Amino acid sequence: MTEHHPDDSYQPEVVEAKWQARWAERHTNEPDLEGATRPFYNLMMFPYPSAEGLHVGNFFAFTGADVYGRFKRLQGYQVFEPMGFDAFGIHSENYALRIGTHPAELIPRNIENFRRQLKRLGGMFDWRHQLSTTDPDYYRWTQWLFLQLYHAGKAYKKKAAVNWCPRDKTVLANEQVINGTCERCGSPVEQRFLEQWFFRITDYAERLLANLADPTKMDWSASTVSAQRNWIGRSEGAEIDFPSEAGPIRVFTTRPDTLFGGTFLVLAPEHPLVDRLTAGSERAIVEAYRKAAAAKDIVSRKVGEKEKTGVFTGAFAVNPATGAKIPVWISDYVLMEYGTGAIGGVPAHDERDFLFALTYRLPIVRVLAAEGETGSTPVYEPSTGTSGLRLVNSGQFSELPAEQGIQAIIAWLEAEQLGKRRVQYRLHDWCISRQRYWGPPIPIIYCDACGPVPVPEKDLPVLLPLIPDFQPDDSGISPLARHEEWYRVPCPRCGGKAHRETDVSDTFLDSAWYYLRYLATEFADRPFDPARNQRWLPVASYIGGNEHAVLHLLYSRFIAMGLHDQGQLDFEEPFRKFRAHGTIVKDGAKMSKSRGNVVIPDQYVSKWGADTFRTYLMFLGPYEEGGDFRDEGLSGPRRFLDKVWELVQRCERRTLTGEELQHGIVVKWHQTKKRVTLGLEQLSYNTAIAALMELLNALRAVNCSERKIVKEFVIMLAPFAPHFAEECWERLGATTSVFEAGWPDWDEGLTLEQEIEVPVQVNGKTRSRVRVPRGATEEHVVAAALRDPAVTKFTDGAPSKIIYVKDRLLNLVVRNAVRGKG
RNA sequence: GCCGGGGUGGCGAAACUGGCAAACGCAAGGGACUUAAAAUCCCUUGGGAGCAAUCCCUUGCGGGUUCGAUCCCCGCCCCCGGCACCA
Repeated sequence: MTEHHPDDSYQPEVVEAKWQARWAERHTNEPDLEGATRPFYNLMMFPYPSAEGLHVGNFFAFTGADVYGRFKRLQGYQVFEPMGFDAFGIHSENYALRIGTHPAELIPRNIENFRRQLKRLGGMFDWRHQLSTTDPDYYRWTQWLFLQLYHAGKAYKKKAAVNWCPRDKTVLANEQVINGTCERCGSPVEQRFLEQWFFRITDYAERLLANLADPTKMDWSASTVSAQRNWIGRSEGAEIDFPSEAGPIRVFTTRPDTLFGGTFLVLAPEHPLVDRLTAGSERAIVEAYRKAAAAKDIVSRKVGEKEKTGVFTGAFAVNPATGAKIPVWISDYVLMEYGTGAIGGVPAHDERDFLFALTYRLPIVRVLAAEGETGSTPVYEPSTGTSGLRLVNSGQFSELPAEQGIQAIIAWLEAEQLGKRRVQYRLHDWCISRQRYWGPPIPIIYCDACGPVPVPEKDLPVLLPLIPDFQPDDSGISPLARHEEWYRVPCPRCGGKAHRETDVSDTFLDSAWYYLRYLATEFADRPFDPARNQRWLPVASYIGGNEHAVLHLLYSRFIAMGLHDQGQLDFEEPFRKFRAHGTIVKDGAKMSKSRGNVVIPDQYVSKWGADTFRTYLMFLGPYEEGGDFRDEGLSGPRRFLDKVWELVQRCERRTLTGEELQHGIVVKWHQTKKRVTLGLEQLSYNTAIAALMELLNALRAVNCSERKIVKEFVIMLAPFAPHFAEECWERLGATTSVFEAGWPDWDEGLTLEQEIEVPVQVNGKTRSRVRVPRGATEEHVVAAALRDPAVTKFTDGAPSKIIYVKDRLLNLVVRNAVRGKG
C-alpha cells in the first residue's frame, strides 16, 4: 500500500477500481427493502441485451437517472436503484439469427458484457435484484399475469385483420407499426386475417386518458403525456342509424351538425353489410373493388392517395334528418377499424367527402354558413371547427350556431331513437400474440373437447423448449408448432387430446411489470410482494426514452390498472414521476450503424475515466433535450476534476481571510449550494455542473481552499463523479462513504450580497451601475445615479418618471433623451 | 391539418417565467514557462465605429403591450417528435 502524497495526481482507473470494489464489499448500494423508512424507488428503463454492447445513448440515460438517485441518497433517502435485462423478444432473437447463434447461448453472454459496462460506469445499482425477462422464474409470472387478465375477461382471442411483418414473420401490435412499417425492421406491414390474442386495453381508454391530467397520480414529461393523448385519440360525436333495405346502417360522426348535408353513405370495403346491400347487377364490380382493397398493403391504403376511388353498391339508405333517399357506396378511404366502418358523406363540409362527390358527381348540399353568408352557393367550405358558423338548410335547426347545432341534433336523434351520443377512441386492443420463438409461451391449451383451457397456475412456467430450428417462417404459425413432443399435451381439464398454444407473448408484456419484480426477485412463490409494494411503490422517479411513450409506458399503465382492479395492487398508476431524457447526436448528426458514427462508451471510459465521462454527458446539454457528443468536449470536465483534485490535496482547516470575504466567497458558496440543489431536483444537470465550476473558479481566483467549503463541494460533485468524490472524501479524512455525508444546506440570507451594483437605465437603456447597500431606498439610489456623469450625460435635467425595482434596477425616463455623443 | 418541444456568438449552451443577453464549457488567437512539444498558468474572443474613455447594433421574421421583452400578446417562417383518408 503506497502512501498518498499531497501532490500525487488523479488517476481515474485506480480510483474507480478501488471504489467499485469497496461499494461491493460494503454493500453500499443495497438498501433494506423491508425496513427502509424513507424509501425512494429510482427506476430507469432496462436495456435490451440485443447488440454488441451499450452505446452512449444508454449511458446518457442511465447516468442521468443515477445522478438523480445519488442526489436522493445524499438527501437521506434509502434509494433502490435496480437494473435488469429485457432479453426476450424480436430484437434479441433477430440479433441471434444474424449472428447465427442460439439466443439461449448468446443472450447470457450479452448480459455479461452489459453488466461489465454498467459496473464500469459506476451506477448505484443493487445487483442483488438483477433480473432477466428470459429467466423461467421471471416469465413464469409473465404467464401468470396473462392468466390473471384471462380470468378477468381482459384477454380474448379473435380473428381479425392484423399487422403482419413479412420480414420478421410475425404479427405486430398497432403501437409497433410506424407509418405503416415495422418498428423493428422498417418493412412495409401487410394485412392478414389471423386468430390472435388481444388484451382489452380499450376498456381503460377513459381512465388512461383521465389520469394523465391528474397531478396527484402522475407527474410526467409534457411530451410523453401529449403522445399518449394523441394515441388514445378521444373524439366526441354521435352514432346515427341510416335505414336501408338491408337494415339500419350505423355511422359515427364528430359533426352531427352537418347531418342535413349528408347526401350519400360510404362503407369500408370490409363492412359486413356490403354483401347484403349489393344489388345483383353491381355484385361483380363490388367484389372486384373489395379484392383490390384487400390486396393493398397498409402503407398505400392509409397513407397518401388523395384521389378517391369507390363503387356504388346499388343500394340506397335514408337520411333520417332530410328523409332523402341517398346512395350507398364503398370506398377504401373509409376504414373498418375506426368508428363503425361507415360514414355519412357530407361533401360540402368535409374535404374527403367533397373529393369523392366530385369524382362520382354526387350532390353537394351546404348546411353551414359563416357570418353574413346565406350558404346558398353549394360549394365545399373548408372550415376547421365550428366557430363563427351557423346551420343553414337544416330544417328546424337552421340558424343555430354550429356548436349548439351539434347538441340540438344529438338531443333530437336520441329523442327519435335514431342515434345517440358516443365517444370514440383511436386506441385499439393490444394484440399480444407473436409467431416467434424467443418469448414466453402463452399459457393456453386447446382441447378437442373443452376448447381453450388455461394452463393451471401450478403448472407454470410453461417452459420455452430449447430447439435448434427457431427460425420464423411465412406460415403465420410459430416455430414451436413444429415440435410435437412439446405441442401435444393432455387437456388439464379432462385429460383428453389437446395441444398447446404455440404463439409467444409480446416482449412488451415482459417489460410491463418488471418494476414489480425487482422488489421481489428472491421470492419463488409469488410474482411480487404486497408488503414491499406498499413500502416502495408507486415508483418515485422513472427516467427513460420517449420512444416508449405509446408502447411500454402505455402498456405498463394498463397492466397496473388491470392488477389494481383485481385487487392485486393498491395503486393504479405505477410511475408517479416520469421524465423523458433527450437524445444524443454525434458531431451534429444522428448516430447510426450505417453512418458508422455510433459512440461506444468503453474507449472513452478507458481514456478519460468513468467520472469524467459521466460529468461530460451531464454537462453537454440539458438532460431532457439531449445534445451533441464531441470528442473535444471531454477535456473540459476532465480539467475541472483535475482542479478539484488539486484543491482537495491542498485544502486546510482555517477561517476565511479578509480578501476571501471581500471577494464574496461566502455568498458564492451559498449561492452554489442553492443552484446545485435546485438544478439537480429539476434534472438541470448542465447548469448544476456550471455552478460548481463557477465556485471552483471563484475559489481559485483568491487561492481559497477552506476545508468546510471543499468538503461540501465534494459532496455536491458526488452524484456526477461518484468514485472521484469518494476518493476525495477519504483523503479529507472520512472513513465512511461520501454518500452517508448528507446534502449540504444553504443559508438563504448568505446567498445575497450586502453591497450590490444596481444597473441604471435611461429610457430603458443601461448607462451605468451604482454600488449601493442591499435594500437601499429609492431616494438613495436615484441620488447616487444622478451624481454619475455616465448617467447625467443622457438625462439632461430631472427625469419625468422613475422606475425603481428594489435591489434590481433603476430606470430613469426623460422626455428629451440625449443621444450619446461618445 | 391537429398536438407537444424548440430556434440565442465559430460550436454546446445560460438567463430569478418581464429587469445588466451570452454565465459555464469547447474551439480559436496572443503571451508566460520549456532546448522543444505536451501539460499548466495569464490575457483576448457576438457584430460594427473609434487612438481612446466610450458609442451604435444584436436572442428566426413582422407587428403589438410595457419605463423596460430571449421571456407576455397577435400574425408568419423554419427544425425535432407524436397523431393523421380517424369521419
